[in-house]
Amino acid sequence: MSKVNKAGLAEALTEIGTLLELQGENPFKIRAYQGGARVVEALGEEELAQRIAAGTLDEVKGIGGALAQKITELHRTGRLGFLEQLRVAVAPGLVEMLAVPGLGPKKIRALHGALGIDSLARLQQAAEADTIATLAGFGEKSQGKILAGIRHRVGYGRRHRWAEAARAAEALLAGLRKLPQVQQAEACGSLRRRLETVGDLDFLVATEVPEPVVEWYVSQPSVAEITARGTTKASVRLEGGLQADLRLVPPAQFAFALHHFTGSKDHNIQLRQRALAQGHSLSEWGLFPAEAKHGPSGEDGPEAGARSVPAADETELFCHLGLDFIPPELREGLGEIAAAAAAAGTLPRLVEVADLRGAFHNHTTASDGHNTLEEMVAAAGALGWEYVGIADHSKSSVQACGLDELRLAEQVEAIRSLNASGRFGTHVFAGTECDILPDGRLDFADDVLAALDYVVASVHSAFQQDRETMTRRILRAIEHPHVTMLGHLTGRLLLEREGYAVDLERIIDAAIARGVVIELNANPYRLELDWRQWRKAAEKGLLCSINPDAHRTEGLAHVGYGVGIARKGWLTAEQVITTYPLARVKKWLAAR
DNA sequence: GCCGTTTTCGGCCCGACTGTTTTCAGTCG
Repeated sequence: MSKVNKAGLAEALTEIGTLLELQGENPFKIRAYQGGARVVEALGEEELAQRIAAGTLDEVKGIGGALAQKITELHRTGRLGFLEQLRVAVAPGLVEMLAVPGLGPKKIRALHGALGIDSLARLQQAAEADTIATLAGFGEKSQGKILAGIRHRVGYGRRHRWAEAARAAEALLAGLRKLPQVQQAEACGSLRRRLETVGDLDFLVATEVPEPVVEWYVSQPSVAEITARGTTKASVRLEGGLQADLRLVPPAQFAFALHHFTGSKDHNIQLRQRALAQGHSLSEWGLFPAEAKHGPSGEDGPEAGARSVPAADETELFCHLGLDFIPPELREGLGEIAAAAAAAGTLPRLVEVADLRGAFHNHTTASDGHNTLEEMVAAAGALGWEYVGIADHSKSSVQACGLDELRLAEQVEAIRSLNASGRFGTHVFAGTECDILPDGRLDFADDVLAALDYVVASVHSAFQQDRETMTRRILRAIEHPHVTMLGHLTGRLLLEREGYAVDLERIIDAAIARGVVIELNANPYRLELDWRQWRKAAEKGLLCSINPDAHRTEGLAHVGYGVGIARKGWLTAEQVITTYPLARVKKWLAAR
């Protein structure tokens, strides 16, 4: 049993990178640590442990001898001397100063060196006392920005759940598209990549006349503050703290800029390296012969006369580099470029909302839902679903008005007669979201569960159990003959609550062995199992059920959020049982 | 610190904006 898990190792490498930055170290060394952290995160917990044990960690691209040694030391002993020395050498207040917009490692070092500022509190005092403006390289404006940054840092630093960011983006994007000067407009960044949380919004516009577009953008009522404004870029802070950048490019550049600002950073770096290897330089400006970058003028950037290879859209851009189109959700620098190489041709056809035929795990007024059985079924029919599963809470979830055996039997009876009545074209499956009790037993006896079409087993209590106890608890539920799938596996609530400690790999392997499905809970607060787990798990044979965990009719459409995460997890329709037609799902359930 | 059909040294993705400078450094994405 290791002392520090994968997340802890990655965190330590990131911290080293940050501390080295504040020490003014070589930027490439810093990048090596940051890159190493991402590589560690992308490895499986099991593979990581095996490589550490076997001493083959340095065979992984991005991890060399120095990082391998440090990872190994931390993993084996729970401590890392190098990091501990760095923590002593760098005042802890400097790290939190990085969160102030406009302050980076260099300026923080200058403030520390010249004025002895080593905390946010001292920084604020110095700014209020007007001493920062006197420092070389600083002025009135930077001092004012620092003060504003400290005051707003709580709201500024926050990330936002994808669904909320998407709502904020929708209105601005629709407005941009209506402007007569705008030929194309898209939201890029982590929103387009469907990351579960979004730090800021990035809009891209194709236009020949940027000025009026910028003018419209910065004067929107939702804009609280304008932080930058030029002819190719404007940055604003929206009410609520979300930063929203707008970039404006000529139409011919749109595809390149769209790709660039969609990212991720890792993906872009890798794609540029591929371009360079093919003799091209790729940027948001276009794709140029590599030598055109430094012409006789000696100026950086593409020469005025240099012509980019044209690309009408991203598909053409990828094609120039010998690649199939890579969906934005996959652009995380986790092997998508190799898979898209024409020779490989191994990019999956990702699942789409239109593939979905139904969903399990939905609630009604019988437990803590807000709509009746009939209303939920009608809403499912309106979405075009062939079937919908009802899985209300079980009796131990008293706080959620869980059903006891009697009420469950009544609900099953109601569902059977609803199906028989032919009132709805949507078939209803009778299930339960059955509590996994603290000792791993289920909340209902076998004969009760046997009368249902399916069982979602979920943890709703004793979250504080240690990792081993929690893992055994869920493993015991998986062994239960009537369990069809596991609900919200770690119980996380995005930006609110970490998931409970659990050995995901053991659970995934056991689920595969027993033919138990794991839910992709599409509730915008949950979005788990996390997308980083799905690709490997599905390759090993795990099946997914995209479930909205709907508590009202509108909640059924949350499956769209789940599809975004499933796509990030490289899932195809075949790996998602809720894409199966009704007949196939019935057969599949009966065979279990 | 990492890496290698430009290989074991000398590179490392690339550009815009701001504020401060008077040609650029720092920050950000």
